[in-house]
Amino acid sequence: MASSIHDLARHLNISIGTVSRALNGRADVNADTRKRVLEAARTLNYSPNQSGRSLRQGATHSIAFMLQPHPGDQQYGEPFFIPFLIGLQARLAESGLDLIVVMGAPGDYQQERLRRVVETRRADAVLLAWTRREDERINYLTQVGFPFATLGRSRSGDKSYPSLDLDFEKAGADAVDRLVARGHRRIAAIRPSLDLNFGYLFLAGYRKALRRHGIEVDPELIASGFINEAGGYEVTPQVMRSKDPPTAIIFNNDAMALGGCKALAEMGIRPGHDMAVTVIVDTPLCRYFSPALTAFRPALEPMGQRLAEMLLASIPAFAGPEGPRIMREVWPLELVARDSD
Amino acid sequence: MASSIHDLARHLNISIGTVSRALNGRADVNADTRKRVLEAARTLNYSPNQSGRSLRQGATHSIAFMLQPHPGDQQYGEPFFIPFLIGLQARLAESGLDLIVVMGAPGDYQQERLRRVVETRRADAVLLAWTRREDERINYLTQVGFPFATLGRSRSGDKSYPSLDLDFEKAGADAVDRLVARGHRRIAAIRPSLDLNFGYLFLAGYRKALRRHGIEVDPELIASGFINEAGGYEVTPQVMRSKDPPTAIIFNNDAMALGGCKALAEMGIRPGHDMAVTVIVDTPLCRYFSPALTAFRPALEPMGQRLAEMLLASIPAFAGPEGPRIMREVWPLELVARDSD
DNA sequence: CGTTTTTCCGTAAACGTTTACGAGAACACA
DNA sequence: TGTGTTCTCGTAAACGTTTACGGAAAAACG
Repeated sequence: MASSIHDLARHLNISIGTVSRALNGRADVNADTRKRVLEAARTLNYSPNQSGRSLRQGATHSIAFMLQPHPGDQQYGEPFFIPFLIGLQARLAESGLDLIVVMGAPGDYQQERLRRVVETRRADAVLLAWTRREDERINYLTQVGFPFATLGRSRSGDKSYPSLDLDFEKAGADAVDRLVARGHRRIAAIRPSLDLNFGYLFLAGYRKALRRHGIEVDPELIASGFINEAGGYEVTPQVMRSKDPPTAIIFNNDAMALGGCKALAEMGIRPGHDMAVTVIVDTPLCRYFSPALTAFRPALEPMGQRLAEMLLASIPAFAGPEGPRIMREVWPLELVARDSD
Repeated sequence: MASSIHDLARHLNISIGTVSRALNGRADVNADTRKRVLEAARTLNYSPNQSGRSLRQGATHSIAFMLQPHPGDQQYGEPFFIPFLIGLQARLAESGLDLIVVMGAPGDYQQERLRRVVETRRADAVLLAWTRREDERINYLTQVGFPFATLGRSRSGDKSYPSLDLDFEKAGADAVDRLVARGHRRIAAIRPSLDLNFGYLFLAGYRKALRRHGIEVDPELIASGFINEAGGYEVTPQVMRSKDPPTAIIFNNDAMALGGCKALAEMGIRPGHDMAVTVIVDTPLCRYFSPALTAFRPALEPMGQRLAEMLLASIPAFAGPEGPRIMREVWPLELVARDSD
């Protein structure tokens, strides 16, 4: 059905070697022959078989993004990634790479899936998200020497692989600064219970800023729960039971914030009136919720493009001859003031 | 680095043919040898090279999902697909297939991308979404004989390929029925301006139900705009300028509904009080908007699984020996009554 | 014990590329 | 004319599988 390089060769009465060289722009082929080959390729509707070239070159021309839904998080966590994926894919396409999205069942932490991708050499590199403080996936990949990059960083701060992260620490501090400036002193923080690193970073910034303002960090105002709506709903009442309840809450996640607001509503507490609410990572849900939630917004699409570049540079077959590779970048989160604080 | 079938053969002192047969569960291999091979594969950490087997078998063991963002729709259209993708991927993984998500830039209708996937044989089949009434992609794929399935259907009602769609016609009618039962007679309909087929189906159901209730279809109450928030915002005032303005609006899309509600708010019209608002396809945004929007909800994850099955059956290399293949399914949308009507 | 069947395995080709190697022809230069 | 260089191309191996084919050994059967 589909035409191969042999068809081209037969049609032009030349050898397949020459055809391949002509197609790949090598120097040792006559300008006229090249023209004829290119033309024949067009008329015969030829495109190279990926499996063939992958096998020969040992490169699949694709990268795998491990998308890992959290339990009960089928609707909320992933939209975050869409603009990111758009940027990522755009940059990869420029270099002729495809994006394979490997998506597991929610709650499946897919160490196994990752192994499969690596061992069957389905992709030339993988991209990890939801990085944890101690991330077994990172250990595995470094150990077997498979190229990868991460969206987020692990605890170690290892610079042996490219990573791009958001400055959750600064966002946490900025959120506190803003609330303090607006007169709040009792500020709660609610973050995911998993050892997702952004939760730690956020909390570190929160603590630091509080101390800077001479406000003591009250453990009763810090709570963690599942990183979904149910988690926020369940854990928000905890901080409200403090002897001296908060007048402001910073949520580390939009879904948790929505659950938290539901819990507040049931207590007759109105965000934006009786309680200041801030969310660290903005999503469309923050914008459309009522009241619209003040949140910190990442530049997702540019991040996707940037990480694609960093990833490309880490694959031997595609790495350009550039100088030192940038291994870590931390991007800012921009405050979007709305009605909830 | 990675171990090949040759390594196994050498290690066990048998031929690669036997190793392959043992691994693939063929009958003509001694039970004992098979055990040894399997064990060696485990200890040597062997997994088959995908490029190799793809090349030999002429099957890539992956399917491509063409995700096609609409202009200005980077945040709203795609989350719709996430639960669908989870279901799709789960079923594909069962059969050992990977999911390749091919995502273009917003507004890029990617006929070209599709050709590339097909011609380089990157996938064994493709899955199309956002089907249009006259869909060039469908024509192309049928013409070249490449296996595919669609989420949605085109005008022709062609049964030569598997398709799974939602019953937008019934949902449109149900929405009208409900509004009429609640006393409305002036009901507007707002749908996308593109020739996306679900827009037509919705409108057909809307019209049919209106006539059934003896209500004349007023063209002034029907408008179409870009399938995003801006489109809804722009086009909603049109129907409000009618001599006899509507008391209810049915939006074909969540993003358009959100834009429409914004426009209504600026006119001092409150959904749920001064205007009944219904949305055909429910998303988390409908739920969290204030007032929460009454909407029709699809069973996305099961749909993903089902379409994976239909797709698998259409690939020669994976089709089981089952009987007649189901080529078209239309699934219901379930009403979720909330506060906006 | 001879013949047929079954069981098991090795051999080698094939999938579609890319590329190292070498060779013939043309050309330049003395 | 002889030697060296440059252009251009064909040959063949290699990537890692799967599988058709055939053959040797073992088993079954008379």
